[in-house]
Amino acid sequence: MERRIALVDVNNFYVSCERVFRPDLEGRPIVVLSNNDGCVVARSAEVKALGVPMGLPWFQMKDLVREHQILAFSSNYTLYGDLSSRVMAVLGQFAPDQEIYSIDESFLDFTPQPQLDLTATGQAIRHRVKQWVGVPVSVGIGSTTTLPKLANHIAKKQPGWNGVCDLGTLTRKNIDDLLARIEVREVWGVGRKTAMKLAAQGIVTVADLKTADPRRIGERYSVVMERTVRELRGESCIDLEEDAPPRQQIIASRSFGAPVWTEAELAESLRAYKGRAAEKLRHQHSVAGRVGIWLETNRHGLQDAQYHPSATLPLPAPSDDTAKLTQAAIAALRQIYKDGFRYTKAGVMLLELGDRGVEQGQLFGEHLNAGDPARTALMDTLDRVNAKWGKGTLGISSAELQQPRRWAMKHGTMTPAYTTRWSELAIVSEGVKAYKKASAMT
DNA sequence: TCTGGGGTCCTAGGACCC
DNA sequence: TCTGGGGTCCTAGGACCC
Repeated sequence: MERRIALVDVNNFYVSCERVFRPDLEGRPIVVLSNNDGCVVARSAEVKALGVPMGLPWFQMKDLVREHQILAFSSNYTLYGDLSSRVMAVLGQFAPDQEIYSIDESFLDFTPQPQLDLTATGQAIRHRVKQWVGVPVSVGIGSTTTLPKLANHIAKKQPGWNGVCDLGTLTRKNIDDLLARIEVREVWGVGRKTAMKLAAQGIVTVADLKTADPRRIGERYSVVMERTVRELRGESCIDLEEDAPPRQQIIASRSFGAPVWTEAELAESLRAYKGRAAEKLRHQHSVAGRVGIWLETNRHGLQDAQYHPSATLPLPAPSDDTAKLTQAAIAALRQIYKDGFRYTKAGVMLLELGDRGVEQGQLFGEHLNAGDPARTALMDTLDRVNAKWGKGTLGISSAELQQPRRWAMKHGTMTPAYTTRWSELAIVSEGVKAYKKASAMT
């Protein structure tokens, strides 16, 4: 039976989230910035029209900002995460099977409902998400996992589709004509490097790639690319995953707000990052067998002496205890830290993740903290407090409370946690005030 | 100076995604 | 002066073994 897969995604997701509580921003050029207000991670249509590329460093667009009165917002992941779950919940009402693919994208599987008019359903989805959550979405439909991504692209970029494109309603020739007008770079799995290699081979449009020999492509590129070509031809190779498998690794890293020189400050940042990573670990009920850390100097400033060390250490026994994980991270830092470098970023990794409760017992030495109810209760309290009062409220080590935290992240223009804190709930009459304040910040 | 072949496992790095 | 963060998968190459 022919599959019928829809891909729904939110247009300019972070920008659209900011607009939900600031309708005065509709039609104005706005961007959302990465952590540390470093570079552009989301652009409104007005900003895209100005030719601002994704990832442009914020300081490089100051002239453009002045000239076009572009408004900028620090990223507010609490808000985006909350609106994302609301969108996903609404989408889940429309189809029996759903794969949440990213913070702003979801696949819906309509294969079990072959009679359903999917163009009409797509419009119903758009209407309901806009009305219930307040953000605009686009819908693409096709017979494999790769095709709805392209259909979605068509729905967004080519006029006349009104935000919904179902390839299932088109003739083969129709589809091929559409694909001949899309650059191969738009295909899921074709990145910058592969696109360049393909271009050298004369494969420029999606239609070119579709007509290439999958086996040859597989030999020259990879098995992944071969599957992609087959999917373009309508042969289903990539399944949807309804139950997200637990993560195989957990990372927490940050660029520093200001460069850091000392081991003590690096250790302090690693403690904070490890606390966050361990929280994620406990959230998915896993334990880690190995801990890794890395340091970075400024890769962009080549006048700086460069040093990018990393180290990983095994734990005596798999654990989810912040204190034990942190201890290993600090030991790893001791191994690689060198004096005299201007460090700009650090990160921690949790590796060799396993299910809590099924790991091998240790014959000698330490047992897992899961056997220690007091320890487990402490970790649980830690997670609850931080969930309620904000990240970093409660930590394992007093070192986290040292001041000033020069390494701490910059976020100059963050909007309130409108939906997750009573104290920051939007107040209608305050809208004008907020508007003026944000305008002044550019 | 000459210097096998095949298999497995692990790691680092690349490419990609959002 | 100021350039994000968190993931996955695949491949090549080295170490090691027989």
